[in-house]
Amino acid sequence: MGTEKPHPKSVEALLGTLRAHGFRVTPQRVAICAVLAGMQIHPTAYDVYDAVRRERSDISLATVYTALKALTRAGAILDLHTAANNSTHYELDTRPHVNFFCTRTGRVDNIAAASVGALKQAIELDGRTVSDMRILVYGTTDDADRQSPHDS
Amino acid sequence: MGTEKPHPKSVEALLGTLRAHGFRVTPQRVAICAVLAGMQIHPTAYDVYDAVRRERSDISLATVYTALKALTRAGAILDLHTAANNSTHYELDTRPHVNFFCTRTGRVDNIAAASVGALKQAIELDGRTVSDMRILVYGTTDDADRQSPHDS
DNA sequence: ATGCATGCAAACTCTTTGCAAACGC
DNA sequence: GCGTTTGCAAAGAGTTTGCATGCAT
Repeated sequence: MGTEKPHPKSVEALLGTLRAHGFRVTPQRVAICAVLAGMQIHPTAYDVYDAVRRERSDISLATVYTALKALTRAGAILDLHTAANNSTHYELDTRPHVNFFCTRTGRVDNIAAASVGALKQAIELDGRTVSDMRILVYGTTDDADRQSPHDS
Repeated sequence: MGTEKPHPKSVEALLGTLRAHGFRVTPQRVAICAVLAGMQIHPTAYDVYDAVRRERSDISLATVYTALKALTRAGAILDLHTAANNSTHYELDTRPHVNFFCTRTGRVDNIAAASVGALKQAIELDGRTVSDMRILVYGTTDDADRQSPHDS
């Protein structure tokens, strides 16, 4: 039933995963992982760049992209494409769960639904092996103010 | 349990949905919808452009984008972002289901899993309204030849 | 007749790449 | 020391937009 989630990954865990996969740990990557570990939502590459830039004004956006790709390849994070935005959002929680996009507030929530496991099992019973699931659900949360259905 | 699906939408249905939402039906859009209705897989905008160009060599890629956006806004198709590709793929089957991306063959299959409905219900019980679900699953089908896990 | 749709090209956004210098292992 | 990583800038891919013309309603 819970909606909010605490930071699922620590700086050390992120860096450790990088190292374990043969990627190098640079001061830039330490700063990037620190920012990632402190982020509550699903940041884009530019979000990360913008946050890291406050400490290290010399950081390059290309470096952020490289680091995020390394983290993705190491399995420490997931890249998340949405239909609402052209840019990739990154996900720190690598366990199967539901990403809920509220079309009214623009928020992205993580939902831990029990049915996700059942879904995975059903697919694997059908002669497949699942390595990764991305469940994107669009809709609204019922408690906020109403807004008339979009027209244009 | 079924994996393959026949064309879920006819040209007439696509054009009718456009018309019902106040969009105009032009010869270009007829050609675009005809191509969409005949497609087995999930085409990109360029795939559609390339197919339509065979009949109408004067078609513009921008026109294809405009038409696909109109179809999406009318609810006739869905735009589908994958984590594997930068480009948007379009989905003709607007009912909730699972898109399975085989990481070995690059194929995209539609799976009608019963658990999808259960998942939607679980989310809605939690105080939300679901307008759209995209379930992207990555993995392999067990029947094909093996391939060693990717490294680089 | 009104105003949406078209075609073309240019602009725009996000991401990747080439290269020389710097640095982690 | 070797080979990855960095920063910069330029290139690349995908998509959108401005504008004059054309066409569906």
